[in-house]
Amino acid sequence: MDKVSKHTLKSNESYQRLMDAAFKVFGQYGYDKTSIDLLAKEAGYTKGTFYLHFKSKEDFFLEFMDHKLSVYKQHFLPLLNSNATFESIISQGIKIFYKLSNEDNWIPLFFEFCSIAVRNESVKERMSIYYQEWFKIICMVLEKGKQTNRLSANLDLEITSRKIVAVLDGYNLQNSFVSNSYSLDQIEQLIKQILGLD
Amino acid sequence: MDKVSKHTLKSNESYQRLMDAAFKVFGQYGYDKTSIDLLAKEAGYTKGTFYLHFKSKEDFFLEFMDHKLSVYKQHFLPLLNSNATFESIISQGIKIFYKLSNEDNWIPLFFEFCSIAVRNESVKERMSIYYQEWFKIICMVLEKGKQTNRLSANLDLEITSRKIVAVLDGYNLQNSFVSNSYSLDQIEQLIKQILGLD
Amino acid sequence: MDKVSKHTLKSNESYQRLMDAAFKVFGQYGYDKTSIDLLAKEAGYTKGTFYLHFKSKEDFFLEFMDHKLSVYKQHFLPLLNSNATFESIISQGIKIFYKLSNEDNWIPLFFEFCSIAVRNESVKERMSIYYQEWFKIICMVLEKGKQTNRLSANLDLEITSRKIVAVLDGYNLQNSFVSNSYSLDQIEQLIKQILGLD
Amino acid sequence: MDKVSKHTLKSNESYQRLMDAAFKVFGQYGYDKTSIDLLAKEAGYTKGTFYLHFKSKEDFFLEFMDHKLSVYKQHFLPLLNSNATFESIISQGIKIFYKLSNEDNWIPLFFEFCSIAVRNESVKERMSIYYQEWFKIICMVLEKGKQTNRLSANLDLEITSRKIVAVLDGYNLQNSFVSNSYSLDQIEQLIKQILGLD
DNA sequence: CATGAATGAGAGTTCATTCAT
DNA sequence: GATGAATGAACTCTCATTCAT
Repeated sequence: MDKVSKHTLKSNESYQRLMDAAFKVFGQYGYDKTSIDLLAKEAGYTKGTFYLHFKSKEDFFLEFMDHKLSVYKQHFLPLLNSNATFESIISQGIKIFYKLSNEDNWIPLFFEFCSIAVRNESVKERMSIYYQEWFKIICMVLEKGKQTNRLSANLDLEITSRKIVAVLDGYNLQNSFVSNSYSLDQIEQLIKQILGLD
Repeated sequence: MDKVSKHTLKSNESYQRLMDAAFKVFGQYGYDKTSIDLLAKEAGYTKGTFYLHFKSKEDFFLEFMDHKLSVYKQHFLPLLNSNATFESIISQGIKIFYKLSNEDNWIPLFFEFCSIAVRNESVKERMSIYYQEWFKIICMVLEKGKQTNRLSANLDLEITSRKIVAVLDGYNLQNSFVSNSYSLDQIEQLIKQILGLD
Repeated sequence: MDKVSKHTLKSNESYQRLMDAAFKVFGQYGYDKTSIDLLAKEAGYTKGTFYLHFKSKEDFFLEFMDHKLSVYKQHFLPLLNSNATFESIISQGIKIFYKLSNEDNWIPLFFEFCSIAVRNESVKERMSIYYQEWFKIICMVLEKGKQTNRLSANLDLEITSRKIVAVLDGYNLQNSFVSNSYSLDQIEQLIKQILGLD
Repeated sequence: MDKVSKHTLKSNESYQRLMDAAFKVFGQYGYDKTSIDLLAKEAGYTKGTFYLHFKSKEDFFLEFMDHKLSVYKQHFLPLLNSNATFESIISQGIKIFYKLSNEDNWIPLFFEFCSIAVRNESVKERMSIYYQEWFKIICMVLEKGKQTNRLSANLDLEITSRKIVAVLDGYNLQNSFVSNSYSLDQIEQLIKQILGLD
């Protein structure tokens, strides 16, 4: 049983504590400037323990990234089974996105993911898969809109979902550098315009 | 050709070649993974030459970033004096953006800027200034649209410019990971929708 | 033998070996010309081990200097409890000083301490403290001379101790450059003259 | 005509300016921590000029040391032809010594000389010669004391001169670290005691 | 005479990784 | 499972020295 498979269970405490520590330190200092020493100490262990569980720093980062993006995605799954009106589901989704985005360390971490993904083919693929899943969830939500006649039957959901993601990502990026760049309302207004709900 | 100018010429050349090399190596490997050794070698010099011109790696990066963002911005300035129709100015702008974005190394470099800016207050400020200038240029273009009655007089140009930037950045980000994520036409269509030109 | 003690033993050994190596290499090459690489190699380790124990070269030097001066001082402490005659205690003290001074590397090392102390306020303070302790020990010895009526009750011990230290340091310095500059007898004679024992 | 011989004349301005700068920067930062860049700049030149005149940093330092020690010595030569009383010549000499010792940078520089001399045979020889000259001057002064019956005819002048130098050097060293360690009066008193003038 | 662009060896320091305990 | 001593490669940065101008 190799190291990696041990963690496919994702059950033991050290795994969780290292993941939590990673969120903090990778977010705060970035991948390169975070030493294993610091990461382990933050988790309450020492360097040695880290290598007991993970093959290398890179290996760990990839696993951490998968974990993080997967957890991120899960926050939106309840929307798929919601009984609320279409408009309120949309609002709800934007609110969740807004809240997650403003969580400490998330945006810096996301840039870190981007920075690394853009230079590493295999990481890029993971990001691509993540985006595809993202589009899919939005498509499923939008489908509800069509079914309830809130959206035009002609709307290309695939394209529309990509537009929505672009807008959300774009606002997020902008907000990282320009303070008070946007409000929840503005995002909501723009997305509704895109959906033809205005 | 006197002594001074020969020395100055040489100095200017090494400065410029280091800047050019930076675009390549920072884009390719990222800030942390790029060593001064590599950067200098890429420019055809040795480490020592680098430190003849710049105080430190960080110092250099900031200067390089300023330089790069300033050059980037300049590509859009001709739009301000264009005599073309409003719609074609918009198309033209998007085309320029699209072309620059697809230049090798630009997107990775931009993520690098983001990654560093988000953790460094002084870099963040530079990014903020850059974004402000960006908004301003777009506002000036949109103003033309108002003057020629192509845009509604009620349109809040400040907010609209931010929306446009968000959309462009967002599509750029998406396109870095999802291949064939969008076409020029799609961006143009979305921006025209935002402007109420559809 | 439990885990902790084995680790601790190893750690103590490398610490001690680095200190010992420092006596040799700092004495031989001086502070600036001694590289951490050389120091570590002399101790039988590599650079990394050095940084396991010490924060920086400067930090290490200060710790080493404290250590060395403290050990130096300890050689004289037995004099304080000696039952020998006052004159023989004085002779004994000078002999110890002479022996320590002729130990390989000590004088060069002492100049190194001086060189650095004179330019660094915090090192200077340590040197000052060291001299004060030095004066004190001599005062305590001289006090015995007063109690046994070998020294005049009028003698200012504080000032006299400083004179003795000056003479010893001065001869040491001279002896570093002028071969056969002085003999033990000459120092002893001068100090006895200062004490009014002649 | 080689580089060195140019300067045997010791006439040109650059020579003097570099010597003056050296006194300041070597005194302030020490040999190793003083860069040629800084030295030249302090003298009002650039690196290149330095190498126009001197073969290497070490070469320059030795020449500077010779120069400095020679100038130092010259301050005492007037004593040899003085018509004052023996006691006042002694006082005068100590005063000159005291004044020179308290000149900014001199003591640190002297330690630098010691530090380097003790590790370099040829520099050591220069120091030895300097000390010999030093002893000689003092001997010549003391001879006057004998001729005027102020000193015992039995006094071994050679040994006495060495004692005096030891006392002066020793007090100087002490004074570098222990503030208010000694006064002119104390030195004078001790030296007079050594001479049997008390 | 004087400059300063360029070099390259070498410095102090960090850190991912290994492994005996 | 957990530790921490040890390594060595790689990094940023400095500086004595050279030489074309």
